[in-house]
Amino acid sequence: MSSYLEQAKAILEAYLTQKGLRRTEERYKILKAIYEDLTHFDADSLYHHLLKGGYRLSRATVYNTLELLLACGLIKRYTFGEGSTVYERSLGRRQHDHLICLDCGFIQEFCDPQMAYVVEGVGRLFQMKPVQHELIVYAHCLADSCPNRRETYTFVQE
Amino acid sequence: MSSYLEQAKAILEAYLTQKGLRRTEERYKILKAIYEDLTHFDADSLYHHLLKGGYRLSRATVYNTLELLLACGLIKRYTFGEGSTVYERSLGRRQHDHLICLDCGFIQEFCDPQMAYVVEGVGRLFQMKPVQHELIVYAHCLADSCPNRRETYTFVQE
DNA sequence: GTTCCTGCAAAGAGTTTGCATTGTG
DNA sequence: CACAATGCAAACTCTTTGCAGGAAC
Repeated sequence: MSSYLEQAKAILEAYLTQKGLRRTEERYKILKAIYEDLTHFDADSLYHHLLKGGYRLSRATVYNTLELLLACGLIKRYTFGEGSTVYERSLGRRQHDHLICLDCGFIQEFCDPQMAYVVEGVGRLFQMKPVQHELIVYAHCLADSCPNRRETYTFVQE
Repeated sequence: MSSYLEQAKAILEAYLTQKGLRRTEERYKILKAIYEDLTHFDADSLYHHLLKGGYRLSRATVYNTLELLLACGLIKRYTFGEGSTVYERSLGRRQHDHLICLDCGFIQEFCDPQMAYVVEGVGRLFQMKPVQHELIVYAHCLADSCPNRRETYTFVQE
């Protein structure tokens, strides 16, 4: 059984072939970083993560590649809080929603099966076909000393 | 029984008094536009709406005032889709969520009582105190010819 | 060799900030 | 008449774009 990174590579290659696009080192490096090192990240933290790893590339390539990976379904993009954009890998992950700590920015993923009914119900009510939903719950830690460190959205444990 | 605009004015005045801030014409004009003319809007459409109404003011004032109205709870801010910021008035409106047409950008508000249970449940599970949630359902119109016009987010009927 | 992709730097959208001027209290 | 708020323009952040050089096929 192959790793998610290997599966992701296979999907990316299939997509590139189908579209007549090229296998560049940048695309593989970025995919690897996303599938091995990062959970919730933005374009800039991905860019700096690669630089820190000793790999030189430009921001434009990061943005281009994120669009590419979105197009072939290997990552998802969210917008949290005051409009900050956050990406995460999608392979091997079931649909889930996000609980965000207002004190420290900690992101907790969760999955509530009731959401499927809510989404289906609203689609039926308004004669529309839901294709996706995003639920974000903003909350405070109950512990007075919030245990979660305030960091960037990179490297958040699950 | 007074209108929501009048109630909103009263709340704004109380807030200004309490904080030692000033009653400027701009603040009242902006509040009036939000409570009388707009439903879902962004900073720029509010700015242009006021200009079209023959009232001169600067973008900086619009942004400042939106922050002020957020602070006293008279409006809410959301981020939809690719990070577009949308405001709406909050007075006289129950908690609701949004169903967004991917074809035309139409925003339908809805309210599902099940959401309260979902939010409460996730808070209990992770020992956090939820203060707010945002659910956005992205969908397609079932009618082949999407009946909703593609426009800006201003003046969306409810 | 053709075309795609990258890197760079400049442009763009949306928002914020600094500072002089205006106007409320 | 003090100091908060406005207007203006510049700055700022995040993202996109144009173009020349370089790499994949």
